[in-house]
Amino acid sequence: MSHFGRSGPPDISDTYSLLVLNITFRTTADDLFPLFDKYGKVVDIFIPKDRRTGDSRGFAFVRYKYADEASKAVDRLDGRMVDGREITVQFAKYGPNAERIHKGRIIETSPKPISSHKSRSRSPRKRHRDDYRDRDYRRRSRSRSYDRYERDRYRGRDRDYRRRSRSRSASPDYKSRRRGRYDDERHCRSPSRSVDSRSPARHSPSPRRSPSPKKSISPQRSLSPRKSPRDASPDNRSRNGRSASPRSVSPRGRPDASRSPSPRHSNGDE
DNA sequence: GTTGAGCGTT
Repeated sequence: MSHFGRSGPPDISDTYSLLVLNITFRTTADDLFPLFDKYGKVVDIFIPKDRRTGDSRGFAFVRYKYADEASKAVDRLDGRMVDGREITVQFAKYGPNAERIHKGRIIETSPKPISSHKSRSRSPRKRHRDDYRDRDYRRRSRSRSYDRYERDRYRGRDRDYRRRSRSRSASPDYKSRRRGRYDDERHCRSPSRSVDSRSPARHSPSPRRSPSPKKSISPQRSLSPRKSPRDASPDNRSRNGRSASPRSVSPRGRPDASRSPSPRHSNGDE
């Protein structure tokens, strides 16, 4: 359909990339081309697609030949209704042409012309982005959905990387967070755990791995809840007279503490 | 059939 991106990234040396957000998931490059081409010379349009589903991710990159045209497109197309949705057009920041960007501040991709008109395009967008407190809930909501299948295939590394990048800009403590994430990942990939998980998988059932220590108590009351009262605590019943659950009933004592340290005893006995 | 923060490919 779209002749864009048929041979990968063309010549980005003299192009200015615009990031188009909030586009519909069915909007294609061909749909954006006429729109953006009206305001300048569009050399390429790229819409990142999902690796798994191959569907659009909801944003696109439009490359202009000249910065002034790009800025004009930003000013004119930002907030434009496309396919029933208001798109967001802004200069790309983390793209392959980041070499032109200096610490988040665009050098060449952001000439003076837009400096004056930029306010207009940024105002509406900012209001929708920063003022929305539901962002957290929305983000998490989607995160869960993504994790669902990402964990099955990609471990969600790609998404994490991008999310962290954004956080880094706002928070210099990214180091702390990054370390935490790293630690978490490492912990998850712990060899001991991996081996442990795999070992019992084909070697023997897993129900024995974790409940090992608890097993002492579990089988005892689970296997023979009736046998215990009359076999293990005849004295208790005698003392209470008519206790329905001698082991469970403890008015003042601490049966839990007493039973805890002596699970092996019962087990060994049995 | 769905979703809605965000920054990209041969």
